[in-house]
Amino acid sequence: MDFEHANALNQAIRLLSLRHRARAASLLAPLGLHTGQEALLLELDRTGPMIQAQLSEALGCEPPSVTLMTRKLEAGGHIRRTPAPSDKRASIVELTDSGKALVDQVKQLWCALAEETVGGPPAETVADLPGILKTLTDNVDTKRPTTQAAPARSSAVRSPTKTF
Amino acid sequence: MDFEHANALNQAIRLLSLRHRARAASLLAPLGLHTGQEALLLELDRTGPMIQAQLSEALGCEPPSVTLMTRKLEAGGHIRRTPAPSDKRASIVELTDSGKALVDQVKQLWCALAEETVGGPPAETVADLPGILKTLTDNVDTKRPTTQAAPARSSAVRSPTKTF
DNA sequence: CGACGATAGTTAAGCACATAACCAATGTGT
DNA sequence: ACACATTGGTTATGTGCTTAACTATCGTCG
Repeated sequence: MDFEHANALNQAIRLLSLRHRARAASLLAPLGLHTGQEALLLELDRTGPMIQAQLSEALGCEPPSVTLMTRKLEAGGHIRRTPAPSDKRASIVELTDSGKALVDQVKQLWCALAEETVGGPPAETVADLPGILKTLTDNVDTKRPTTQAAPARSSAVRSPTKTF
Repeated sequence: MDFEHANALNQAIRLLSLRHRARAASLLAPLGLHTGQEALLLELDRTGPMIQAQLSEALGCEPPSVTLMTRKLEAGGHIRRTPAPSDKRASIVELTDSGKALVDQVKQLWCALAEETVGGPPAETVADLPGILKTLTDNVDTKRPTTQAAPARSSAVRSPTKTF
């Protein structure tokens, strides 16, 4: 691949990162949330109470990051951290009522952001986008030992209808 | 759009951001560069000497960011900042010889990263990827007053051949 | 048992970003 | 000419994220 195309791609990814993050930040700000915290809340809502190590794995970021995020979300009253009875090292984290209420708002914002993101002309390949992006991510992910790189493309993304 | 799809998309973008950035960081580290600095050097190589405000615009980040980046790159000896003769506020920044040499290495890494990113199964839509990502970026970009949102998709991305 | 590697979590330091506030120079209008 | 908004740049502060170094607990194995 020549440098022109390579740069176009890398730059496109970089810019999308910046803009999508910035837009998310501006949407989340009214709720008193910062970017990244919403992922934690949503994951917690999706899977239920879990340990920080599991959160770290699910969110794809390192343990120190979840330490800081959980601390701030706890200070905000949106989550609660209680020591795990079976393992004195671990602390299980769960949504508070305030957090659950917040999640509902976040979900709406999240839908709005996604619609806004894929809005416009290309309604065709839009259904494949998560799969495509996931493939790129796996390609670039060094930690994951390349498990199921190929089948990932058509795994859980194929929705019955392309209309969404 | 239901929340499932929305979350799949947003999460995919978020993860791609993290991983692509992380991979870039690990590739750039041996050269003594941090993520984001390579974009500045490449832009400088592409367009020639320019003012920080122009850099800020080209890189899509805010002036304070370029202030810090330029300062560090200058400390590293890769760029040079000289006061602009026509405008006493502005300082024009340009590549040093060391910087030019570095750019060549960065270009190679950049190609490797792009190939690695799009490597694997989906060789079909790969040519459209920059355009697709740009469309998403524009959709989400708040600063740009929605100029040419629709035509952007098929503007400068259509390469004569899809093979790359 | 007791030693020892793996695991859960935290702290510290560093980077790229962002916004807000500020300074200095430019340019424009009356 | 002079006031004044605009623009280029910096500083201060704060966020998410990272890696490295550290503590405390858990399991396992000799």
